[in-house]
Amino acid sequence: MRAYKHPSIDDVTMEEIFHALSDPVRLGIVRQLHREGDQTCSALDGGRPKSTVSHHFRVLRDAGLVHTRVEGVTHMNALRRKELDERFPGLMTAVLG
Amino acid sequence: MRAYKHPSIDDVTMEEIFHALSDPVRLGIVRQLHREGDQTCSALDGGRPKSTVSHHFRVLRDAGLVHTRVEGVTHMNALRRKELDERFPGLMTAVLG
DNA sequence: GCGATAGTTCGTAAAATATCGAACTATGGA
DNA sequence: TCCATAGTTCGATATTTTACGAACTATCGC
Repeated sequence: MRAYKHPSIDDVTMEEIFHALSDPVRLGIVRQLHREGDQTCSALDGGRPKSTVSHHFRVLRDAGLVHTRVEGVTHMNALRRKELDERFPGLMTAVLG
Repeated sequence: MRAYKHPSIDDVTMEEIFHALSDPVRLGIVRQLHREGDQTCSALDGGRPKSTVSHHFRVLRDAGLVHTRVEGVTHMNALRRKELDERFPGLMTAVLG
């Protein structure tokens, strides 16, 4: 994997965001990213198998919630907070507050 | 059916709300209730079979988003907007805005 | 080049969800 | 009481989602 595909923020839909956040694992990841800032996948796996975690990150990326960048041998994840705030004002504040 | 069971607002979780709203039919129902005010189930069925619509209303009620009251032969649905606003400030505004 | 580490992808099995027809229930009105 | 209307419940099927092991890929350091 050389680079990840992330949807343009304009293509992100609320429906997909809700779907992504309807899973407790993913909601937990998003909240932890908010509280603690950017983190690698393994810092967020909660002891789950890698393939499971990888799946959840894919859903979060596809939904437009998380941006993943490759940093050497690790992959660093960030909430797309600023873009999301512009696209859906107040949503992430309500979700994370 | 004599009366519906609705969860106490304190038992409502964001996770369940997200699950309920992750379906396009249900998100549509919630938005229409917001735009047009209380409505019967059949006014919100969008041509779908009754059993399908009934299922979606059950999910919306169980998630704490919608309150249904019996009015004669029809069942009237209302967004639990005020309660939701107190429980999750800003959430419904973001969802509906 | 050779490990070691971090994650992805694939295949599959299990669980949850959506959809719909058919039968049922409750209410109001003729 | 009988009928029509509004909606629920049941049962079956099809689709989606989750979870996880195994095999694979990419990068770093030696």
